[in-house]
Amino acid sequence: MNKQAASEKPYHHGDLHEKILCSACELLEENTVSSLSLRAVAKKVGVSHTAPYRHFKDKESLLAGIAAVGFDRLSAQLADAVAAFPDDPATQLQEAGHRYVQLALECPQCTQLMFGGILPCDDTYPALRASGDAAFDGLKQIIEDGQASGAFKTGDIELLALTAWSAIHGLSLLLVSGNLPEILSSMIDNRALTSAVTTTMLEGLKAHHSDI
Amino acid sequence: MNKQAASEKPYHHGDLHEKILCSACELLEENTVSSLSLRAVAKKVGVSHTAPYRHFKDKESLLAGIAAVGFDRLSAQLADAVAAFPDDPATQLQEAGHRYVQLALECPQCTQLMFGGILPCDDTYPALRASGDAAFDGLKQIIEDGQASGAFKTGDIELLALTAWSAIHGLSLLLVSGNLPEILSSMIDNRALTSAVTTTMLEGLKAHHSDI
DNA sequence: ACATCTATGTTGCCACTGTCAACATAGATG
DNA sequence: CATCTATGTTGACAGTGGCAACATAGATGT
Repeated sequence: MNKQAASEKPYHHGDLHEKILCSACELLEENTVSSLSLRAVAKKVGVSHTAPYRHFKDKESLLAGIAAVGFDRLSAQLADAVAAFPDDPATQLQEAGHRYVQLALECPQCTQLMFGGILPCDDTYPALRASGDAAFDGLKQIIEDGQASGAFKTGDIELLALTAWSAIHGLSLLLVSGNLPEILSSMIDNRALTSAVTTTMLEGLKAHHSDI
Repeated sequence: MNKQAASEKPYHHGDLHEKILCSACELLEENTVSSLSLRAVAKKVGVSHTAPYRHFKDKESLLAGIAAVGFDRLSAQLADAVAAFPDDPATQLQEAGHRYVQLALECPQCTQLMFGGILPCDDTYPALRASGDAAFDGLKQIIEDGQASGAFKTGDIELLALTAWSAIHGLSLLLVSGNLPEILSSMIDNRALTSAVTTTMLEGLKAHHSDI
């Protein structure tokens, strides 16, 4: 039988590629991304410290695999947000923001890995690039629908999507990195913070029919 | 004579504390923040590999010092933006956004260090904490002035400041980390991107006197 | 069935890192 | 002049990523 093209089941071990990726994800969130060691992953899986090199060229390559999974999860969250409020782009966008922030808070280290400039975003890791672009495309789609239905103001879709993304992304990273001043990080719960940001941001995105 | 309380001039070397910090800043931008090594800094300054330990408890402690400098630079930029457009909070905010992004692009690795969750943001490094809070205070002041003059909508100052900060911060980190899709990162120059984001964000912040 | 090949996993090693302990020195203090 | 303390050096340690050499087991060809 031909070996399965995509799934690449390894021979000796059950599915080392998958197990390594999985264990690495778990270990990642137990500490900082910079403190994640290939050797610790190998030990956790129960293989020698160089076994991962048969499945990942590099430590960086393993990290890229984790990050790609993260982007896929993000895309899925965006899709869910859209599905939850059909034909209501404004609410879709707000819900997407909530899920973006929530996901970031659930796996902060993975978020740092995805957006912390640790990995090259060029074509070094095509799968990573593809997953990242797919997530942005999901966001763009919301904007596009909103423009089509007249809910959002007209203008370059990429730029409007960037604006929405920036606001939510900025909030997420500020929360994850802990850079918010005490007043904000202690006083209010995160959902309220997110609502505040997305609401004001939506205000700027909406089509204002009244002349100012 | 009493030794100078704050400046802490070292004895043997000219001013090792300062020289280490300075050289570390330079080396930082030559590579990734995670690839910055204490030993490389020591070698660049021309001292033994443990000399830095007489001036910084840790590697982390040195990084905290660099980050604090970064926050101070950020505060200065905000202050300049305010000074450049007196009595015009909206333009102040836009200018502050430009400077925020520009600074991030000039020293991307320092930005990652400041906001990448590498350093603890609790009271481990009071100077760092103070510098960070000062920067946020500068931003808050702009919002406060804008509310007072009726340019911005009313509401919790902290939350409005957070919104503005999030948008600009998100854009900066997306630029620095290279996570923007090709269309955006190649097609347009960064100043245009920043303008697009700040303009829409300002739209949401402004006081709309017309009922929608 | 047998030999061979290739994908997988292991052992041992290397340079490098952060950090500690022991030692050295020089300027300040008595 | 003796001593103290702040500063700087040397040498060691464990941990890291990664390479080379070796081992093995399933697949393949005859």
